[in-house]
Amino acid sequence: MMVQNSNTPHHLISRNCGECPIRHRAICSRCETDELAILDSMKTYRTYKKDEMIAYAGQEISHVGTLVTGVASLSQGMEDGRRQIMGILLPSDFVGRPGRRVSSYDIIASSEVILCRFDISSFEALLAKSPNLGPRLLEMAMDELDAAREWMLLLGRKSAREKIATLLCMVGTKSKLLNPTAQNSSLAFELPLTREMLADYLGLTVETVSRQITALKKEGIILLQGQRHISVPDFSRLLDETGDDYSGAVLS
Amino acid sequence: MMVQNSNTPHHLISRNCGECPIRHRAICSRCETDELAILDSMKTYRTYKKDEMIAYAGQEISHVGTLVTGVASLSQGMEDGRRQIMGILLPSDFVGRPGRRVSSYDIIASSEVILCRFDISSFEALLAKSPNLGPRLLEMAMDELDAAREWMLLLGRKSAREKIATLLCMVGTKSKLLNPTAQNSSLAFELPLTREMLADYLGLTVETVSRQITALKKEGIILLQGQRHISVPDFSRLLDETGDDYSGAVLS
DNA sequence: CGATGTATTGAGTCGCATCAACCCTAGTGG
DNA sequence: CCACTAGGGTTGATGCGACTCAATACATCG
Repeated sequence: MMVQNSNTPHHLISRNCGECPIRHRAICSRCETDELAILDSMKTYRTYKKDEMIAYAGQEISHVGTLVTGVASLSQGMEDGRRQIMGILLPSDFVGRPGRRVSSYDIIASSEVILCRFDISSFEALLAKSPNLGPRLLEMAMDELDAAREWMLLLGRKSAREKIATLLCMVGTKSKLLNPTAQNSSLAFELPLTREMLADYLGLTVETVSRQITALKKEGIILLQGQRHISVPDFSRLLDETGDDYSGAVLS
Repeated sequence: MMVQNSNTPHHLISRNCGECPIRHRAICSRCETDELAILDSMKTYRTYKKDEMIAYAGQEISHVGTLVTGVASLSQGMEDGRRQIMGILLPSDFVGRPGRRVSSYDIIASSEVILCRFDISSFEALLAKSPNLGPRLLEMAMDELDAAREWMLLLGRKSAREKIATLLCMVGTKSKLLNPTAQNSSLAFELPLTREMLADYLGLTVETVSRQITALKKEGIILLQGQRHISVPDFSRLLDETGDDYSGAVLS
């Protein structure tokens, strides 16, 4: 109810949900026009600068929402400085957990980030009534759960080299899905993470990350230009280094 | 519709949902009597022997359901034998993922297990209509997601000793919640896992697990009688070994 | 009582962390 | 315009923690 969106203060972005670039992948992907109008009236955009904290582990949060642009990370730290990244948030990913007011982890903007936010109480109320929001949220949560568990295998059982290779495969595959530049079996992409983030994501140190990457380079499995742009001449060689069993791989 | 439960073949258990021991914690915890009747008519019980496979990674599954008694593990293996346990399933935990017909991991009964099963298509259909099932499933999925992410910190960043201490704290705390034998700050419990399972859960080898446990024993932080029963004279000393920051601990 | 699986203990090795130096690039201010 | 600085990245030397391999104890069961 209440589509009183005519005059909301929008210092940053004024965007109609119908024109939203991530409309079809986010939490709202299954909402019809009427529900979309409600969401539209509830949402506020907020921008976070690079390295700004979006949420602190153990602290109250007032909003949930969808990441529209940029990259953020979920992580948790120990007092002595050790840190583990539990997940990377990309555009269309959902931030926050309905039903819990306290964030379980630190959420940090890795780049400038725009969040499409909803007051948590209002969102919970809508969630209880909407037939489209809940199922989509469940689906997204289960996808994240699968991803988290796959990462547990990597963290617990893979060697440093396998960890790096696995990450490069994942990022490469995803980038190929987005920009299908039809070159066969080879591909190239940007790695939008610092060595420190890589290390915290993979459960390694920056030094080890650096060494493994140069090792892969020396063996010709990957090529670097600059230190972020990576190209892979033969993807199957990289796959061989992941330790995974890709007998029935699902790739074009 | 269709409460034709009068004469179903039930070789193993014939139980009314209303008398189910895990009724209030499982997926069905919020269902009213009418929905419960539907579930009742859909369910079939099945028993799995210790070490029997409940599902294989990458294989089709025909049912989802709730674990009623026993313990099972979610795990994934690599060809060379390395294995990582991603989760432990206890009574009331949900098995399987609506919306996906292929299991992402191996599910193995660690003890004799009784599963309350639903045909996956029927369950999905009910899920789409029921107002109580979806939200509960979402809640349980998000709890699992939190648990998985907490475990990622352990796997990626903790030392062997910290891993062992953390696990003992978790099991101890949980057992104290179930059997509140009001002895102060000390507690005792059974560890229902072999050293191999501990190792696969913690991302270690059996030898390392064994060494760390004996080390904790020699230092008097834990006491063993037999090799499964563990008692902890001073819980805070064990907590100190976890590496976690329990400044604001939530314990009696 | 052997037999088989589970747990402990020891010796040796290796992978990754640690500590430390150095390189490279980008940004800043004189 | 260039020297200075700071942060990210690479490389090297060394040490330690966990893995590996192997032997031995313990437990459970037929």
